[in-house]
Amino acid sequence: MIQLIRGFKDILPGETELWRYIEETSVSLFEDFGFQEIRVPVMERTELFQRSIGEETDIVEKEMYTFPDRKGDLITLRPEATASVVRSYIQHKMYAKDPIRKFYTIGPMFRRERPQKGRYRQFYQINAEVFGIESPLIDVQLILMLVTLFSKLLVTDIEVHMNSLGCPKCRPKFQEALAGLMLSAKDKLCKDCRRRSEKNPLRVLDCKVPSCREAMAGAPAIVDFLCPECTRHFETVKEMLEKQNIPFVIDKRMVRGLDYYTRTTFELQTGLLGAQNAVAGGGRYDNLVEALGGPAQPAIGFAIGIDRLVEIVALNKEELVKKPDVFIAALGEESMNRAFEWICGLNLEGIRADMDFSGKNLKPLMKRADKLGAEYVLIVGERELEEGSAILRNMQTKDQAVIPINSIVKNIKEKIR
RNA sequence: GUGAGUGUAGCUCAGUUGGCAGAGCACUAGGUUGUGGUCCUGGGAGUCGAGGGUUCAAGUCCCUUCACUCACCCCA
Repeated sequence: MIQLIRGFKDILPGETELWRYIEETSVSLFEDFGFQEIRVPVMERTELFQRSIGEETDIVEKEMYTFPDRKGDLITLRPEATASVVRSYIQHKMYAKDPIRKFYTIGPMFRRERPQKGRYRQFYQINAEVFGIESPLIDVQLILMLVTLFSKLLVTDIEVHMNSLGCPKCRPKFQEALAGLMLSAKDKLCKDCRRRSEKNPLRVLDCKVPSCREAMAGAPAIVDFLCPECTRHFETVKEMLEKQNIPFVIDKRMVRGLDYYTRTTFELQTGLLGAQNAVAGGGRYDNLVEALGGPAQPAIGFAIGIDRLVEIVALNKEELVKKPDVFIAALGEESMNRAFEWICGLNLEGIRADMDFSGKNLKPLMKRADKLGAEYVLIVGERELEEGSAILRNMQTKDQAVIPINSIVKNIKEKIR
């Protein structure tokens, strides 16, 4: 038997209903907030991700599906969506007509990690990205949109974590202070952190090895090194979040795994998913558009992990599988032929009608109707055909009514709606 | 990449010191010849993850390998 690739999965009937419910709820909310859909490819030139996410990140270093195509060009299955959206914004010179753009996009991402609860090699994200707005108010609006979505989906066990990573102006001073501390505590750091301390010092703050946490316990927080502009930006974000009654916690240690983030970063965390507690995350990336060859335009965005969100929503969501309105239990060949015409007519009228095609007796037909969860069963056999009537049974109340066979589609439609 | 646990029927799982491959649910047929959910009786269903080894004999012991799960790591 050929099995699917490790870390990949089929999303089966019975599950897809919930996926679509979440996607449709998101899309409709995002459009209320003025976002438009954009669709970008699942593959890009490898260079795009190296330059945006950062060479020293785990994603680029060891998680990307990168391979040469038949001509030898290095291409990568996207590990995230933002880089492509930015590329598209630049490539189509969207900033020329209107630099202010709000996009959302839904699709699969690929990272070759060891699979775990809430972590797959192909996973799905809903992204929202805003270009051209520097105001902290847009940060707040984005978080408000995210929190609203979660509350619409009845997800309550969620915490908003906030941090600010500053800008190229304030970051050097912070890194200097950090470097001093790391130098003096060098022998306490794990080997990963020793490497990180040189290449990507911010990541050391995020290490979970106890000895590193201890060594870095007195580490300066980047929020204490912010330049006046970044401070004002972050203060406004916090004030406005409070005004909007959005509870949040400041997480000075939160460093995102992608290098392009600046200023505001945030993460939605839950305790319901085991070790993978981040259901959504995002932040500003004010320098990325320019870094990828576009004009200097500020930007901010977030990504929601749909797989993880599905798991949480499934915990308290009732069945979404659609059940037949009516099941026709037809006995004998002639009845089945008539029944077939009827279900086709009913389907065209928007009624969920079904039947059995194998010529079973009434009892197994009733069993099948019950299994499908049909609200009504229409019983028709030779006897009924002769009398020009059929029996419509309400499966819950067990009431049975005799209805005439001519214009039965119309009759059923009236009865059950 | 590292560690731990688990692979037996469609599903959930038993399987003793190595000795005929099992149960419940589901499916199916009947009890009730035209009425579902409960009950009773029968039936079908398996490469015991795969490959190799030890043995008269392996689901059981040994080796290899694959997959799944969880954790580390990282992130959504």
